[in-house]
Amino acid sequence: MRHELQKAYDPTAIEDRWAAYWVSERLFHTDNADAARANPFVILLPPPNVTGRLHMGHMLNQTEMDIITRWHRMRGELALWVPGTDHAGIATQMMVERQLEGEGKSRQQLGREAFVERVWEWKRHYGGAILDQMKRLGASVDWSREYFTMDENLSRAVKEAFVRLHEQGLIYRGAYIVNWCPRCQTAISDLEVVHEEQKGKLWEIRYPVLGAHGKPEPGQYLTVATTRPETMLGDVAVAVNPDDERYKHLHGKKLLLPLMGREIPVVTDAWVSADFGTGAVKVTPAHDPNDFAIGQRHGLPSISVMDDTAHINAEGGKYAGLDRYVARKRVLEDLEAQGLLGTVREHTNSIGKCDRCKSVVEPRLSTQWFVKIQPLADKAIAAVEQGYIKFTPAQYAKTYFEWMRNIHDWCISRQLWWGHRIPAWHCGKCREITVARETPTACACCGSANLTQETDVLDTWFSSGLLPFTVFGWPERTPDLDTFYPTQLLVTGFDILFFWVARMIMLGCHFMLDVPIPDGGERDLKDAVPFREVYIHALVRDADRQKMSKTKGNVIDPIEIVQKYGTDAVRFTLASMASPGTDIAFSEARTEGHRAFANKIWNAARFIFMHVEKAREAGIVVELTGAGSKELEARWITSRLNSVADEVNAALGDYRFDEAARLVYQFFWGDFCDWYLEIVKLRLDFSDSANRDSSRAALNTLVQTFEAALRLLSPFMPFITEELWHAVYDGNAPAKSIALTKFPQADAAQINTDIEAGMASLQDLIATIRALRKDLDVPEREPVAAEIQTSNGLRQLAMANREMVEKLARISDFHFPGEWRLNSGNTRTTANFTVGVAYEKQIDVGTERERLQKKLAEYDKVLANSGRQLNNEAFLKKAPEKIVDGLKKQAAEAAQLRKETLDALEKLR
RNA sequence: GGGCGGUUAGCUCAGUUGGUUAGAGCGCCUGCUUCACACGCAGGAGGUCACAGGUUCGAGUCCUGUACCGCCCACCA
Repeated sequence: MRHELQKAYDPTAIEDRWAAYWVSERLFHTDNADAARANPFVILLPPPNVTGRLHMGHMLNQTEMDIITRWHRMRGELALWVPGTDHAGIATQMMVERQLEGEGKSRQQLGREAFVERVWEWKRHYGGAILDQMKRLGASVDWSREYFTMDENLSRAVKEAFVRLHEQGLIYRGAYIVNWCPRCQTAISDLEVVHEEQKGKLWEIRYPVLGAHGKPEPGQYLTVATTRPETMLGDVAVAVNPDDERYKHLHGKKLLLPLMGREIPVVTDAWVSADFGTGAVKVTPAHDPNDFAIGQRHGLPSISVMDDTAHINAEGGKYAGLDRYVARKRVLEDLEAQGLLGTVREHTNSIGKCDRCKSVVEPRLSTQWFVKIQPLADKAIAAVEQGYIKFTPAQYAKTYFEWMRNIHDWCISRQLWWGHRIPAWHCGKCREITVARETPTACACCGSANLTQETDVLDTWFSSGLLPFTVFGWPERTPDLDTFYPTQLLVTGFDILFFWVARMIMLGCHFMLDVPIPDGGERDLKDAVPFREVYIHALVRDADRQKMSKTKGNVIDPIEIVQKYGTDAVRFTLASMASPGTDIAFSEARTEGHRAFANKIWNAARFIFMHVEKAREAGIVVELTGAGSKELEARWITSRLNSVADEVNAALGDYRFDEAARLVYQFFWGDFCDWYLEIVKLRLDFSDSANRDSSRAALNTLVQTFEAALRLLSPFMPFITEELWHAVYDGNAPAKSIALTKFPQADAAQINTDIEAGMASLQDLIATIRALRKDLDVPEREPVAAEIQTSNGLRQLAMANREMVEKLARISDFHFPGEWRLNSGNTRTTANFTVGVAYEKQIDVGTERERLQKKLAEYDKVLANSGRQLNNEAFLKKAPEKIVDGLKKQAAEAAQLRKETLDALEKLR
């Protein structure tokens, strides 16, 4: 054993070393040949953006995955955790664009090819940062499998997936209304639009009604209401509800579109609500999804009046070239001038903003690529309905169904340069499109060689949605794919439930259904799912429950906090606060507490090593497999260890990280340190040759229990446990790492409830004497004699463990007098015993009376409560026997205590 | 407009299928440099479980409603 531990634990002294060791020793590397063992545990890291820096959310996510993965590994399963990063289309492109801006350049000036090369260069320089941070935190991942979503093989798989979906008729291209970000100059999916309530205005505009000869009828107007007046430049009709009596006379009439002078029809459509606004809606099919639908129903043309940057285009007449909001102002001014502007009302509506850059998104007619999602969603719904994928907390299944059942086709094309380019080629001759795995030489339709590749790239989530199988070699049927798919678990935040989790389920169920299972048989939905369980965790907020964000400046950098408190302490804090369903308010105070916990473990080790050394000097060598002690405290701590191991295993099985953390914390600090270590000090006298065997046995149990406790703690606190575990073996450890040893499993034969109950009684006795001493103001170091009245059982137990009671209760001696000899003011009574100490200073009568009266009130309350129930026929008849008996016992005890307390009060007079 | 979650000690949170006197950490108060640890030890104070009804022998736990907080989804101009 290494004995020269520093007095206070300093995490920085050991963590870097072990983090590097775990990587360099390739301890967590896995190959599929090892996986002959059944049920490998496989988990995929949600790939962080390659541009990212680690934040507390990542750390929570990784802590949970690491605890679970280490736990499975220590249970003897083959555990594989696959790391990687995501190319993160928009985010990365934005970052490099910003860098270029700093140099006074734009990506357009660079050109596509050079720009993409520039992004690669950036990635090569900085792309590893976030995974390096992860290495520092000790994540037990298989680094040999690290992937990047734009890697050669993954890109090929993406292409294959696209082509197959296209062949299956599940990908189509067409002009529809999409969400357009004028800053990013690309289409984005519905999910990438965040809605915000905003106070705006609802403007009423009068459209002149045209008479039979195409001339405005004097004084005749149809008034529409709109929140986006500038889009009127693209109006092609005004719609009213067919049943709206106010407008029946206008059915079939034409209107004159103000400012543009265009003739547009009045159409009737049931979608229009007579209650809202004026009951008349201007129809702009190119700039609003509802209007687009109306346009389709009525065979109306679509007129786009804005360009990619949300400036008015040539279709907007004299407003051409104006920014959309400038145009809005002009349009309103001009309408006003012409007397066509009606009432203006305050109106709150929700506007969509780009998730990335927060620009106001413009719904806009645009030609894009879409996935026909319903067939994929159907399978994804079935997989969860049939229990092939289990959500924890189960609540999230509802959210998932809700979204999946109302899903819209997925716009997967992006007008970006950084990403997987869509494998489609446009024919310059016949205008048809050829979709192919390899660059085609001729148009599939007309054979022309005049082909140009589609410039759009795919939504980032398209490629990440394929990861659970592409990381294992799909579309090839590789041994890895056979062995490791489906993965077991996905751990992630709810914020990407739809973005990523739902897409993986859809794409996994779709593509993997076609891949035979290892024995060559047909795969069913149960084994096509990308993972069998999803654990969804909370958001990490700051101590004031605010969302961490750069703009608020309340972001806690995990690496900084880790350097301050140690990785283990931060991990333990996150785990202990990770109760399902609630966000985590990250608290430094709590982290401080867990740093203290690490220090506690460290010092327990110092204590143990010190005694091991003393023993060695006396010629006693500790045996990690040797016979242990038969003393009460030894049997008790062994029993506790096994009970706790059982509970911890159960808690982790339910992903109750908080519960598991609490259990190991209380076991180690409460049971092991506060009680067992204090008691065992009595047994470690190696100078007395008469006690050699019992001292050796006590030492064996001590070291064995500590070693087991380290294994129990290891998934939560891998660094300190690794350090101390190696120290226990003093360089002769039976494995390269504690992570490769066994997690403690409960041995039922070692759990002894009698021992645990007996020990609990003694603890109660000791604590009561301590409290009594305190009340009597007995100086800490002054031993006093005690008298105890109690049952035979506890009496014998106390006699048998006389030394223990005397030491821990700080009493010189105790006996069980037939007759009470002490002044009654110096006693204290509990359900199991009355104890008194011989000390001349009397309890302060006033304080004691107050305390006793409080107790009395407590007993009265119990008596009243139990009495009410015990006198109730219905209760006696219906309640289970166990409850009734318990209540009776409790009532009897309370009555006895009440009587004794009354006596004591009497004597105080 | 739909849907979901929360409200328990000063703070942050647990509380398993309803069952005997509701727990933890931090903070607070008191005493202790006890030879592993002051990042410690020992003792203690502190809660009518948001509110109002209901079901039940029995409710922090189940049901209904109310208030407040938070989140998600949504094509009403």
